[in-house]
Amino acid sequence: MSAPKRSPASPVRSRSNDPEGMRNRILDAAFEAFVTRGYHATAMNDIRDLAGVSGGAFAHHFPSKKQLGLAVLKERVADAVMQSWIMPVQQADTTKEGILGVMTAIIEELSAKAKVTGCPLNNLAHELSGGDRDFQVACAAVFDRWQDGIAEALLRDGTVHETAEAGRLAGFVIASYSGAMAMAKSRQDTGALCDCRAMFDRMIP
Amino acid sequence: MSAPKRSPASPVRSRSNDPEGMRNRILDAAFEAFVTRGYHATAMNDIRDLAGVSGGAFAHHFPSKKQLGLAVLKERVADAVMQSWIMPVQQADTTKEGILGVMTAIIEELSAKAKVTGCPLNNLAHELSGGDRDFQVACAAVFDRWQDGIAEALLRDGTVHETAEAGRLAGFVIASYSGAMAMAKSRQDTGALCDCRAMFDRMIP
DNA sequence: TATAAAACAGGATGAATGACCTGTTTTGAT
DNA sequence: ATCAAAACAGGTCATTCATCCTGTTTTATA
Repeated sequence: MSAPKRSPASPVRSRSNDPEGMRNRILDAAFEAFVTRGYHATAMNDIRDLAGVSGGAFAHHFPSKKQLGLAVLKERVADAVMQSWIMPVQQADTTKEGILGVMTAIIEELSAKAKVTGCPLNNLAHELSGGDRDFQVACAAVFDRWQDGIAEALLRDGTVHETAEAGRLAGFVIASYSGAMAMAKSRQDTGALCDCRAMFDRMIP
Repeated sequence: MSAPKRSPASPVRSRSNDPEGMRNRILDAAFEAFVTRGYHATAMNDIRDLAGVSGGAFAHHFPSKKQLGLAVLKERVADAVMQSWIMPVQQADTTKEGILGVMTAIIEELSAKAKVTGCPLNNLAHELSGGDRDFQVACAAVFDRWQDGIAEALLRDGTVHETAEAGRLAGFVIASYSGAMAMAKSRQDTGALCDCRAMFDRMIP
C-alpha cells in the first residue's frame, strides 16, 4: 500500500561519493570486528552492517574477505602498532622509560575498559599466519617494523651499543609483552602485564 | 548395477565397539586440525574425515563443536603443556637448566620439521578466549597450571625464595616464550625463540 | 536369554556465509 | 555537453557448515 518508492521524477541529488571515507569506514569496522571477534568468526555481513554500507559499495572496495583482511593488517594493525608502541618509545627521554610508559598506559587503558581484548597484531597473527602465506608475510612485516622501531630507539640513546644485541632485546621485549597480553586476555586480568612491566624495569639497563 | 549392499542374511559380526578409542581418535584429529588450521577455520567434516569416523559416531561423542573444542583444550592442550613444559622442567637438575632444555628441544624440533606451527595453547587461546566465556576459562586454567608448575619448580630448588616472586618469574618466562613463538610462527623462523632462550640464560639466576 | 541403553552408520537439512550480478548515480576527462 | 569509468545500491545464488534424524549393531544388565 503506497510504498514510499523513490520518485523517479525528482532528480534528487541526495548522494555524494566519498570513496576514501567509505573505504575508511569499512576498514574501521573490519579492524574492530576482526580484532575483537576474530577473522573467521566475523561474517562479511557483520562488517557491512557495522559500517553501514551497501553490498555494492562493499564489494567495490573489497571484492574478497582476504583482501579486506590484508588491508586491515597493512593499514590499521600496522598503524596501531606505530601509534601505541613505536612512536611513544622513540619519543621518550630514554627507551626504557618509553617502554615502561607504554606498558603503564596499556595497563591503565585496560583497567578502565574492564575488558581485555588483546593485542591486535597477535590476535590476527595467531589466527592467520599459520594458514595463508600472504597473511603470514603481512603479519611478519608488522612484527619486523615493530622490532626495528624499538631496536632503533635502543641504539639511538645508547641503551645498547651492538646492533645485533639491540635487535635481540627489542624482540624479547615485544615477545614478552605479546605473551603477557595473551595471558591477560585469557584471564581477563592485567596481572601478567603488570608482572611483565616489573620485569622490564629490572632487566632493561 | 549390482551394488555391493550389505547382505542382511549374513549376521557378520564385523564391528567391535571401542568408545574410548573412537573418542581418542576424534580428539587427536581435532587437536591436530584446531592447532594447525585454527578452530573456526576447521570444519566438523574435516575432523570427521581425518578421524575416519561416521557422522553418527561423531555426533554421539561430541554433539557440538564447542564441546569438542573444550574437550581438546582440557584433555589434549593441557596434556601437551604438561608433557612438553611442566614435567621436563620439574624433572631437570635445576629449573634454569630445565627451561633452557625445553627451549632447546622445541627449537630443534621446529628446525627438523621446517614448519613452525606455534604453541597449541596460544593458538587456541588467541582465537577463542576473546569470545565465549567457557573457552576463556578453559584457556586460563591451562595457563594457570603452566605457571604454577614452573613456579613450583623455581621454589623447590631454591632459584627463588618468595612465592610471589616465583609466580612472577614463571609467568614472565611463559609470556616471553609464548610471544617468541608467535613471532617465530609469523616469520617461519626460529630466531625469536633462540633470542628468547639467550635472554633466559642471562636473566634467570 | 530378554531388554534397554549405548555405540555406530549414513544421510538429510536449514541456516549462514562469501561471492557475484544487474542496474543506477556520481564523477572526471574531453 | 558527452562519454566512459568509478562509485554505489540492492538483491541473488551456490556452497559450506554445524546440527540433527532415522535406523542398525553392539554391549551391559538382569
